[in-house]
Amino acid sequence: MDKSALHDLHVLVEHVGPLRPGAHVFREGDSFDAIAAVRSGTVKTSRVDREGHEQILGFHLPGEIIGLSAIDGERYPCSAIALDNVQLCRFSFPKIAMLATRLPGLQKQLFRLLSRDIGHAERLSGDHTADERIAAFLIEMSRRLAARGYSAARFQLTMPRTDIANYLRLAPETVSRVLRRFQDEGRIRVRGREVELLDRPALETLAEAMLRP
Amino acid sequence: MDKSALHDLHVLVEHVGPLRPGAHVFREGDSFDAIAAVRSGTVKTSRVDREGHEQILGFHLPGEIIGLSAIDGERYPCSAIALDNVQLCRFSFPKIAMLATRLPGLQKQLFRLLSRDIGHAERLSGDHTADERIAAFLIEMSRRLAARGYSAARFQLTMPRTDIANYLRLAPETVSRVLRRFQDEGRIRVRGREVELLDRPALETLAEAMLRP
DNA sequence: ATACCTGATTGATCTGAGTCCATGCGCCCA
DNA sequence: TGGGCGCATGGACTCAGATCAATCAGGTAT
Repeated sequence: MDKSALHDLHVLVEHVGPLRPGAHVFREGDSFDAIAAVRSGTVKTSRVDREGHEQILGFHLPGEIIGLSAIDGERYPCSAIALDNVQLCRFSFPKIAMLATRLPGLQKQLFRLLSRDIGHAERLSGDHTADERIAAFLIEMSRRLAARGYSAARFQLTMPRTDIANYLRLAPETVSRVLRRFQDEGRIRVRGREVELLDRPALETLAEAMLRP
Repeated sequence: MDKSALHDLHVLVEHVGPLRPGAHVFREGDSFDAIAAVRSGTVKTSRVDREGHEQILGFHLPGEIIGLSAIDGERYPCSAIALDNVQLCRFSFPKIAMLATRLPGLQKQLFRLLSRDIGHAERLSGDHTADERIAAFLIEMSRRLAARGYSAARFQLTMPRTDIANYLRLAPETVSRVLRRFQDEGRIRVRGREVELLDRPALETLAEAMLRP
């Protein structure tokens, strides 16, 4: 992107935070006006169904964009909640869309981000075993963290087990048991929220069924 | 949209078809160059996993757009296959994206379509009972058909039971059994591929959990 | 220190839906 | 007009994962 483009983008950015764990970035039903890029920390997006059960849709690491699924419709279809200390950049959507008409590169990037999220959402919809889901979760976290410069083999899960379970559509007990078994089988090492991947190839193989697209 | 916009759009449209049942609109892995709007008939999109099992991602009725999930990446992540006689309009994506920089209304529409697909893909990912899934499927078909001017209460399923089952991540037998029970309970009437919704409110209630967003 | 609370783990039991198999029903084509 | 093939239905059994019910950390306030 050229100089003036970066300048334009810089002008419409609004820095937000730091947010405390549990703080809302936006709430389900809020009127939609902006997307946001995570700068530091982790954000979860979730919806509350009719019976009051939370449904976690995703976890968002630094560098990732939240709020895209709200473009269609006046309101955010989900809430975004900080899992730890979070800082982010807020972009007015009307403004960034307008800018995108002048910057084909930016438009293309937005299309790609949206398209990528479709593929991502489709992943969880397959019918996969608990082992596959958890292996895929670990591998995906590892890849995304590695892409941000963190260690791919050893990292910290910033969310509680219940959130992982909810996100993967499993019972917390199942997550616990599978992680335990993976450890007994020498594939990983877990200590609370700290995870180390010991047999990446084995995990990749399991995860393949889910992650492939 | 203004006159010249429509003209520009008209120029880059390419009419395709009629396609026979089973014919491919595009194949998983084909290099991505165009999106398409269904003009008549039904198209299913599906992926084949490592073990060779088909995974159906969606059914697309007249007026709906296919190929959006391919924007991110060089290739289509799924195949699109005609279920009956299908006609469609093909739009070169580079061209329509370029046009969108000149037509903010078109850009906005594309953003909305992409965003909507994210929400749609998220639906199937929830953990729902077979009853909820099938009720949601029937209600959603009814709504989409009604939006195209067809009857909301009585319609033809254009896909075999196996495809419905695959799409909903259920066994074909389960689909069969649930449809049978819904009929016994007086909620629907089924004769082969013909369906009539008799107790819409009951189905809506069941479907709510899935469809709500 | 000690009590307490929240989240994680573990074990025992239950169940919805998958699997396997047999049968039924159209529908097409020879 | 009858045989065959794909799709649909129904019954019996099985199993992965949910649910129920105790513990078990590991922090935090007292």
